[in-house]
Parts: sequence; C-alpha cells; structure tokens
Amino acid sequence: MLLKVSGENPEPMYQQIINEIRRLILTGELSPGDPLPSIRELAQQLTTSVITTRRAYLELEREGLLTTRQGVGTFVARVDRETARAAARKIAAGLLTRALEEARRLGLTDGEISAIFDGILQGGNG
Amino acid sequence: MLLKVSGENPEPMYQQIINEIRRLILTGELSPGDPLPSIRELAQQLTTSVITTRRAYLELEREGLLTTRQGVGTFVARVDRETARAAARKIAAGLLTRALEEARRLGLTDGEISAIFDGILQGGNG
DNA sequence: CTACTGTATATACTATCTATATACAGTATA
DNA sequence: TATACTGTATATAGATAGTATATACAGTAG
Repeated sequence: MLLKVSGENPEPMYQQIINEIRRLILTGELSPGDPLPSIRELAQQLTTSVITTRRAYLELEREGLLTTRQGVGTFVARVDRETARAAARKIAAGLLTRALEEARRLGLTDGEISAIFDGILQGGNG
Repeated sequence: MLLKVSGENPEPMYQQIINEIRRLILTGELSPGDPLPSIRELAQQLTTSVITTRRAYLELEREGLLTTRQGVGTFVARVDRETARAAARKIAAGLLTRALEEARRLGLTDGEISAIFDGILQGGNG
C-alpha cells in the first residue's frame, strides 16, 4: 500500500494518511475486507511514529471506513460502492461549498465564480 | 472597521485578520488611501496581541495591499478596481482549483463534480 | 513636548503534532 | 506452549506554530 504523504506538505501527517487511505477506499482501490498494514508496519514505511499511524486508523475507524481487532489487525470495513460514491460526493460538496463561499465573500458574483470554475474545467488536464 | 474574526474559528487569528482585510479591500469597502487602525488599536478591538495584528499587516503589506510608515500608520495601498477584481478572481480560481483537484482524487469525474457544483449554486442562498 | 505610530526583541505560555519507549492484552501459528 | 505478531495504553519529551505581555527604540504629528 503506497500512500502519497510528504513531510513538506504543511498538513499534519496523520491527516495526510487519513486522506490517502480514505481516497483508496472511496475509489475502490481498497476493497471491503482488505487488510491494512499494522500500525507499526505503516509507521516504518512512512518513517513516522506509531502514534501518528494509530491516530489515522482511529479516525478512519470512527468514520466507519475501517474495522480493527486487537491482536489481529485493521481491515477495510464493509462499504458498498454506492455508499462509497455518496461519501465521495459529500466530501466534494463540502470542499466546493467552502470554496464557493470564500469566493462570494471576495465580492464575486455567482456568474463570475461559475465562469471561473468552467474555465478551470476546460483548462484542466484531459 | 469591523472584522469578522472568531476564536472559535480553527484558523489562526492572524490569518483571519488577513482574510478579512483583504476582502474589505478587494470588495471596495476599503479604498486606496484609507487609514487602518493602528496595530495597537486593532489588537485592542479584537482582544488579541500586537504581534498578531502586526503579523497580519505585514503579510498584507507584502502582498501590496497595504502601505505602512513608521510613526504615521498603515493605509490601503493604491490599487485600481480592475486589479482588485483580478486579484479576487485569482484567489477564487486557486480555491476552486484546489477543491476540484481534491474531488478528482476522490475518484469523481469532472461531470460529477460539475453537477455537484451546479447543485450547490442552485441550492445556494439568493 | 506629548502622544501617538511602527519596529524590534525578550520571555513565556498554550496547543498541536510527533518521536521514542515501555508494558499489557489479544491473536495466530508452529 | 512459546513466539511473534497485533492493537491498546501510557509516559516523557521535543519541535513547531500561534499568541500574550512587556519593554524599548525610532519616527511622526500636532
């Protein structure tokens, strides 16, 4: 399991791990029942501490994306695809809402913001 | 000058002050040449420390939005309306780009993201 | 000259994040 | 049963970011 985390990213490491694992699950790259590396293994892989990896796992467990058993390990929880997609859409909606609100607060009209967004989509990658 | 900052907002206070003053300038509520409260005044108004308000002013000065003279005070810099609007659009583009990228990383297609965005715009306030 | 302004520096505290270590309880396997 | 792993818990401690308070200096305006 290869997570894209970086010490240069200003975001806390545990948050990066959460984001990455959540993405792998929501995109289907990790399936229900898949085992995750132990918190010790992951800490070693990412050259970070066990507290950090455990915190990430705990948060994802709280979200219902992971299940954990002492002595056994941590696994992707049973999450059907439609629920996963709905979760992804919800997260995206939150991100877009926040961006939209900030843009509005800068005095831009919805029309202007919409035009900017479309411009980004066109100009965006293929 | 009334800034909307809150200790409950997880964002650092200096960042909130920066955002608010930047907004006032970009929306035209503050005009070129307008004086800002002294760092001591603002610190008192917002019940925060001088270091915090000074940090906000310094950053905005670095951005070119404020000019400062020792012994005199701090003022809104000469910024014409079109440049201000362009700056606002640029900031908005940055916010939207980041939200879009995160949404893509969740496995959502541009079509889906666009639909979500439109839904937010419709459902958004009036 | 006085009262303000920004600039600089020092000390110190709080909160968050993270590293390292130790120990316990549970599980799986040989 | 012993071993090697797993997660859980706790302790100490360091680094960083943000912030509070205080003091002092230099500059400005009336």
